[in-house]
Amino acid sequence: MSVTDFEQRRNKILELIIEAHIASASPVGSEFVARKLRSSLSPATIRNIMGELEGDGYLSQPHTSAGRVPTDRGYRFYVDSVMDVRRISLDELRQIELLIRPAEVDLELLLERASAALAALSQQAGFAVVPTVKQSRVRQVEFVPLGVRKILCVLIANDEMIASHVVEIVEPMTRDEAVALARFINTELGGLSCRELMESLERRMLAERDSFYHVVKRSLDILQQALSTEPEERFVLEGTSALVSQPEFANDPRKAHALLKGLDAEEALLARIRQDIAPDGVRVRIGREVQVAGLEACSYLTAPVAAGDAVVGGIGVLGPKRMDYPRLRALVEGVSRCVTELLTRWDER
Amino acid sequence: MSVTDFEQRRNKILELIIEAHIASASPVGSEFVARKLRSSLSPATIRNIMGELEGDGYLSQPHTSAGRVPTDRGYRFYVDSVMDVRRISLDELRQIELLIRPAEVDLELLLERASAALAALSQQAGFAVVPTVKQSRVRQVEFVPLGVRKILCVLIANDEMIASHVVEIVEPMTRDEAVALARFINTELGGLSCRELMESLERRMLAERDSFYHVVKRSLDILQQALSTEPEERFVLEGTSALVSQPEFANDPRKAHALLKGLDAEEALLARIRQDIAPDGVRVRIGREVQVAGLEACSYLTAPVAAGDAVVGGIGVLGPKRMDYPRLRALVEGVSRCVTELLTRWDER
DNA sequence: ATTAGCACTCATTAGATTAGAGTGCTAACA
DNA sequence: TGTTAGCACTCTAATCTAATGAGTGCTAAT
Repeated sequence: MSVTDFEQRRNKILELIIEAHIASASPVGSEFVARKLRSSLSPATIRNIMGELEGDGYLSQPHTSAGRVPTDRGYRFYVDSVMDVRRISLDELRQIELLIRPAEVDLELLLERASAALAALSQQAGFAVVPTVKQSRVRQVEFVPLGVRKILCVLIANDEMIASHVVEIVEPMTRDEAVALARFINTELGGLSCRELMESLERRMLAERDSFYHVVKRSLDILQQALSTEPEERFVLEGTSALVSQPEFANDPRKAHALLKGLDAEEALLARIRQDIAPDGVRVRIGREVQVAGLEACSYLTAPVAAGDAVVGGIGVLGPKRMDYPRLRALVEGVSRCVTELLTRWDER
Repeated sequence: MSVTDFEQRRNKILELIIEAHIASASPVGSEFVARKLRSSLSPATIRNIMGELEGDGYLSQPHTSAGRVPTDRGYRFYVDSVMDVRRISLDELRQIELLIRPAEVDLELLLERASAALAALSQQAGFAVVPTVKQSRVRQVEFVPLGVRKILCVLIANDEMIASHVVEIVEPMTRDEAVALARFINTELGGLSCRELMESLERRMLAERDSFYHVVKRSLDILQQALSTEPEERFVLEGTSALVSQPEFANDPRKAHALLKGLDAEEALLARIRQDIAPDGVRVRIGREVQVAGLEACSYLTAPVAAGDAVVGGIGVLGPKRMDYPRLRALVEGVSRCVTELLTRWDER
């Protein structure tokens, strides 16, 4: 037998063990693997191989007389090298479109629905990172006077992403002045993000003299106030109850409690997930890799959501380490593609 | 001893038992009550009274050799007739204002913060029922053209409640037309709620002839589209993890699971809570009174949130039946007053 | 009306026993 | 040299038993 033959056999056994553990939530023994292998190898041989796999850190034993359980490293190897990459079924894709489609008028709603769909189809938690105007290119700015000293500042990034905030102004402003001011800002936009726009205005303000200085300053003041309450991005997390109901948590109150604490601190999770949202497709974080206190027993998958070429946000699934990686990978990838397609098509109009 | 003396004694004992149970989460025995009563009565006498209380349905025994636990009826009697009504402490009030104040520019954000504050201070779940423009009086309508066939419809109920939706229109519209149309709708508003406005427009549409018919129809179409994706109201629920960590759930996976299922169906809970939001202050629903599947082991308190005289929404706390009613009653009442004051003051400007 | 005394109930806990799942090792075998 | 049957060993999980003790309800005395 050649070296690669041995390796293949090892991997096959690792795969079987991991998949059996994912299905059963309990340790897997040599006998079970032998049966699955249709007796091409005896339990004793399999025990030897399982011993090796444990030695190399892919498996571990909860206790002497138990079967084996995958380690984080085992899962990682499985995800990277062993499991087969599937595509989402057309049937599921259709279901997703049905859930998501009606919400395509509003990006936030769309991603909320997407995360709800992920939660529903995965029976675990679904999440989405939703961009806001604050970090996007603004296409149009409008001012609507509400009274003498109040105007509504409407920031339009694109048709699905709009923010409006009431701004109090010191000097009264007529309707015409408001229109003129908005027109000025609109000429300044030129494909800049909010942040860049503000910086550009600040520079101009320092450079300009006389009466025009006031126009720029006024614009800047209003924008600053309007954006002050707008968050950088929103994080949506749904279906956490399904997560807590998974056997690893339901059977162990302490683990459940740790999980809930971890989920409560959404910022920490968001910060971690943000690092994984990249144009290169689905990413997987397993167990300790998650690096969020309380979520050591969990894994998550993320995928980017793009409009055209620009990644604008992300979606994903959070579950126990013992999750169905092939299925969920396909699911997350499918939802990501589906949403991206919707956004891109919308963008092109 | 007169009849009322006996009654007072009974109530005192019921009070002691309920408060002890709230504090300890376990059944309360006669000995404990006797000690609390500073030996003015012997445990045997107390047992007799406890027997009466059980006979009348205020207490029950988990099993023969356990102490007593309050029934729903017991809690109800306690809440209605026994417990003393406190006021929130100035210290807590200050804390709440600190948490809520920065969000007063936006009603939704304000109530979100309020529910978060309730969750934090109660160590249980806090919730809020947030009104939207759809069920409110609209003060001003504005149309912002986004392109030839798209306009942004901005509905302003008041400075804290604004909704904007992109609407696709069949016939192109110039900027001037948009302004004129908005002006027309604004003259029609006159203190009507969205729903009433639509109905009034529909009536006018049927009555009008000729060119003006189109103006009305067009307005109606746009408003209908704009409002189609707007929900009637929003429901915010925070701090559910603290709720699941309460001993009654943490020690019993089945109960925890039922609770999580119940919380997942937010609509059912919202529908129930809506019935309790009335101008007459704090209301309490206990155990089975909640009438939401899965939440039989919970109670909630609600209080209205008003702007001036009009109730616009509500806030409250959801926890185990075994909750500190006097404290939470004061808390919910305090937050309700605090928010209502903010809104009213804002409204008066 | 109150209470001391007491028998009784029953959940909880600890300890002991057992069953069995799964292992690692050894020695035999292909 | 890789594979495998056999077997002793380990440790969990389940089941049982007994002891503990918290709390009750009843009775009879005050």
